[in-house]
Amino acid sequence: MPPRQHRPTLKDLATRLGISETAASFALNGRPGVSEQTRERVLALAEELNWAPNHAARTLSGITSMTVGFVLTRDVQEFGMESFYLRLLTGAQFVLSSRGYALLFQMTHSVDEELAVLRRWSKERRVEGVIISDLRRADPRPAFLKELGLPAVLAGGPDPKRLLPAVTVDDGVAMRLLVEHLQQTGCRRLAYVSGPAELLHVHRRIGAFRKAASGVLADPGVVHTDYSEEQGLAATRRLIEADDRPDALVFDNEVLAVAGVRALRAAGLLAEISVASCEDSAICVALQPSLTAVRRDPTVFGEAVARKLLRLVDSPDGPAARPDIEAQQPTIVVRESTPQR
Amino acid sequence: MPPRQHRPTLKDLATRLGISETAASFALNGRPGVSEQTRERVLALAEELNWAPNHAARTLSGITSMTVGFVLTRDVQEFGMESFYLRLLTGAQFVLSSRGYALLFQMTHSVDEELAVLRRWSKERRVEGVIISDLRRADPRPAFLKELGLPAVLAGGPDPKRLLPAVTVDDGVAMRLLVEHLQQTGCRRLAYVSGPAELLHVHRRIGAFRKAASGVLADPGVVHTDYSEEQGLAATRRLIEADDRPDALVFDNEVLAVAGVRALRAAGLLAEISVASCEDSAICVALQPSLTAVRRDPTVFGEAVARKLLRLVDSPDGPAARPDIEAQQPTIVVRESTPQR
DNA sequence: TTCCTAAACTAAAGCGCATTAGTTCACCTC
DNA sequence: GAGGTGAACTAATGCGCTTTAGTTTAGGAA
Repeated sequence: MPPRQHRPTLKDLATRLGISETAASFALNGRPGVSEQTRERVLALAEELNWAPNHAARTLSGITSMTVGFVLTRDVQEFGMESFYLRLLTGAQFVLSSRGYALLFQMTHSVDEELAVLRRWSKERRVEGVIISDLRRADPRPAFLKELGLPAVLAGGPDPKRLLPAVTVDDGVAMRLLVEHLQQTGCRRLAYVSGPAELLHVHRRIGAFRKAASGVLADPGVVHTDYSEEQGLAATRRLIEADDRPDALVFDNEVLAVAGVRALRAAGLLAEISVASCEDSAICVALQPSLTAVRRDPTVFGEAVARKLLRLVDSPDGPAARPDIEAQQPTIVVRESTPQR
Repeated sequence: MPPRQHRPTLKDLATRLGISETAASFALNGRPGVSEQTRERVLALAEELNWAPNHAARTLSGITSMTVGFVLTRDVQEFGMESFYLRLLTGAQFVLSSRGYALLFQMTHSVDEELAVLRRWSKERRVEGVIISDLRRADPRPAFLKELGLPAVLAGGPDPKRLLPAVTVDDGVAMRLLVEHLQQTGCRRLAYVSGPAELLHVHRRIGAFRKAASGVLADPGVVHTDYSEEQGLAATRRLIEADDRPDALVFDNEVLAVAGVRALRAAGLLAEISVASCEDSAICVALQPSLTAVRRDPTVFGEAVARKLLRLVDSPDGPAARPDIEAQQPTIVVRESTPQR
């Protein structure tokens, strides 16, 4: 491996052209104060020498670091099953890079670790803002970020205390669509297999689900899981072994839904119980039977999050700080798993 | 949002303690030249003021930026279907952060864009090294990176010209296992539904597959796709409509395999033709029938890649530069899709 | 006492850029 | 021809840290 090249500096450019660094800097940054002729000479030489401003130097001089961060606290094990985060990341990523921003990405094992990462990034002045997700009960992150004064957007809000701006999903609509569809296909006793109770969006979805069902159907049973396959299986078994067995199961994401389908098949009840997933993905299509699912494009969601964060970074007290954005109206994709009964 | 706090600087620490910046710096960096007593006072105050070194300043003074990059060129559309990359990223991520390294992540639409990103990162001195993947025919990246003198590791090599160190997968073993298993279950005419021909690993796998089959079975037919579901469907249809219809189909990844299963089911041939995937994932388990697959944990793979890159960054000419590493021996997981015939 | 040495500490320069506060100089006005 | 003006350019400083090359001081040896 050859030694890392000596990269030309602004001084090199200036010296070779016989001008001051200032002039070169002005030329390169499109500021007035240099003649057109000089500007062109500088730009030409910069091109020739393959010059680019040293990122650290630029940042140190008070220019923005053009970097935002994304920390994700997940259990390593389950990770990679859900496609949600990769797609979120993809969407955010493309918006950011189209605006010249880089993305610093880190996963952690716990919220405490995540706090440490956020603190470090802020202290080191490494990022202009951050994306966070998966708000929990009594989550310390919003207050912490507010205290740090670090611009942040919550992917999948809202923040109950309104400390952080968020890009939200309208769970009300999603759940109404789902419940309506199940009702119309003849289901009467719903049950919901959900995620960990400490996640706020889990809470919200359950609330929305109950509300959508209320008045029309019996109050649905709700079971919590840690989003793992095992607990998905176990939860499903418990539900279908109960006395008043439900005739439709709604799963909080596709991983749980897949586990649920397995449990139903094993119990020979797949034909009798409808199944739906609150997250759509390739697996929902591939499965036999294919799964009815709520669809909201996580990529589009990620794009909205990134855009909001950039607006916030540009003007921390601007309008972006205030209202939460709703990324998109969720729709429902009806497939084989919820036949007319 | 409160204004971003004024972060204390080294100077602040030094002034408040009545010592020089140098002394403070020595104390904080564990260097000799300060008394134990002074060191402790500095550390205590740093803690109290919540001080951390400004990252840009540190980098500018020649310290490593403690950052590596990962650029990924993928078609946005297909992305998110395969879980491979997210898992790779996860593995790499955890190794990096455990060593204090941050990961700069960017996706691009084309190799040219990717080259531009790599060049920029190198010129700006933003990263100490990079991870690249998906080597293509006549891929310009290895030579380019070598010329830049930027440490790089190829995830999924080897690099045919040996310009870059790589973490490789033993496709020979994988394909031998697969072919052997198919043969033992009674299959005689294999076919392979593969990815784009310009990807080197696609090429290598096909070669390994052919070699594994040679002498034992008829030369397998090979069809290329762009990894999309549509082409997976089309390719499968073409294969099963041919005169000498294969009795086993091997798919290069799970997305193709899923499409293939759909095509087979539609043609009513699912019971007669065995199916296997060269990539394992949750979907292979969930599918009906569940899919026999080659397994190699992408997370472990990512860990190996990160470790190799860090060794390379630490000593660019050290032993890490030379031999390619084999991440792990692939195994085969036999499931329902390849029954005894 | 003098001289030497190591420990503890400091002054100052440098990293590569941006920016403020000038300085020159040609050109224009009255 | 004095005074004014704006364009083109430069010197010098700062960003926050690391590091080199000292300087000071206490303590020990001779």
